[in-house]
Amino acid sequence: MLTNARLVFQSHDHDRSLVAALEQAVALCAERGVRLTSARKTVLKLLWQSRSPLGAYQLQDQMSKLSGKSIAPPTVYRAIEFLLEQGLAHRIHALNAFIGCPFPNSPHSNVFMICEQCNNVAEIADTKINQLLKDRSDKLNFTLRSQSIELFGICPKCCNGDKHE
Amino acid sequence: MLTNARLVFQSHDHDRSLVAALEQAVALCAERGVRLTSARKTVLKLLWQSRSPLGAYQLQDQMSKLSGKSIAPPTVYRAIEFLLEQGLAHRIHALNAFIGCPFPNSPHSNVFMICEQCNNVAEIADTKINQLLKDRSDKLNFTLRSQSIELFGICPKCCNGDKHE
DNA sequence: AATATTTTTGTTATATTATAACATTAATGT
DNA sequence: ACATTAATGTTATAATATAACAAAAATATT
Repeated sequence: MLTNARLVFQSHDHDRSLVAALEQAVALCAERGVRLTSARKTVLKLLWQSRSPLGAYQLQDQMSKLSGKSIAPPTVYRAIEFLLEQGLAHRIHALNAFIGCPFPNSPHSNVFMICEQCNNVAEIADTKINQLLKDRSDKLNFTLRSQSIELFGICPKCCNGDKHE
Repeated sequence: MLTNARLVFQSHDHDRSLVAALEQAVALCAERGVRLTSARKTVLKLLWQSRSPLGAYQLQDQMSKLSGKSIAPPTVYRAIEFLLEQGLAHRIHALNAFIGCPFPNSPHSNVFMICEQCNNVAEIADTKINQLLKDRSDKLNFTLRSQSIELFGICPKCCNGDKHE
């Protein structure tokens, strides 16, 4: 199981992950011959800086502040669209919000654990989950193409008050 | 595994399922001491009549036509809210749309198989999927409270052109 | 049955999320 | 340098969802 849960749900060196994520994104885009333009990079950076998913209009606000001029929604949505296409970000459907992908180059399953208290989101890439869902789909002759798995609950950090560990 | 997939992804006596579903809803609401009012019942009926999920404004249109007067969004959203609370309907987040629940009184997992071609949606209630997700959550000290699992693909009915079975 | 209370619905307005359409600018290829 | 493609800017608007308060209906209480 590949996950960033321990990272997300604990305090960690966020700036370092950010830098690493951006470097990886730059490399990936170069490899693929697609352009990680300034607007796209900014959105990715903002998504990474935030531990919790950001909505398009939150991104818009932050971009406007950063650039000093007002940014219109299409600009934001286009950047998001690009990042989603490249697997650099994910959409959390239940929140209408977006988050940077922690492992953009490994094939994975879009399983998200969303803390209802702090709104932090961790991602899991788990072969077993994928297999099971594939198995169930096969059994019903359903040709699985993509999936969105969103788990809601309380993360270990927010549980600390109740639990001893 | 409990599912309505074979039903949904095949032609079947839809009116009969509808009647049965409504009877069950009436019984459940009576049991729980909550009121399945006319507006709520209409929305449930419309959701059941449609094999594919309906958006709030589609429901609004149909309700307006049925009643002969114009229905405002809050009326629709309130009815939906009630049905969701009672587990009589589900929200498909990826589509911003709603669908009647085929087994409202059994505890289940909100796993949906959504055909990208005909838009029909089947639901699966599968212990193994639940257990696996619970297991993964436990392993990461994430207290799972609810989940939304949306699988996209092509249903057996729409595959018929390609496949022989 | 009459009144009070709670629940539901109606109504208006508006917030939030997302996209269409077309003009402009920037990057890339020839 | 020019043509072509890709990306961004700009304006308007579509689609989804909720807030706030008034009216009506259902239920409980006397």
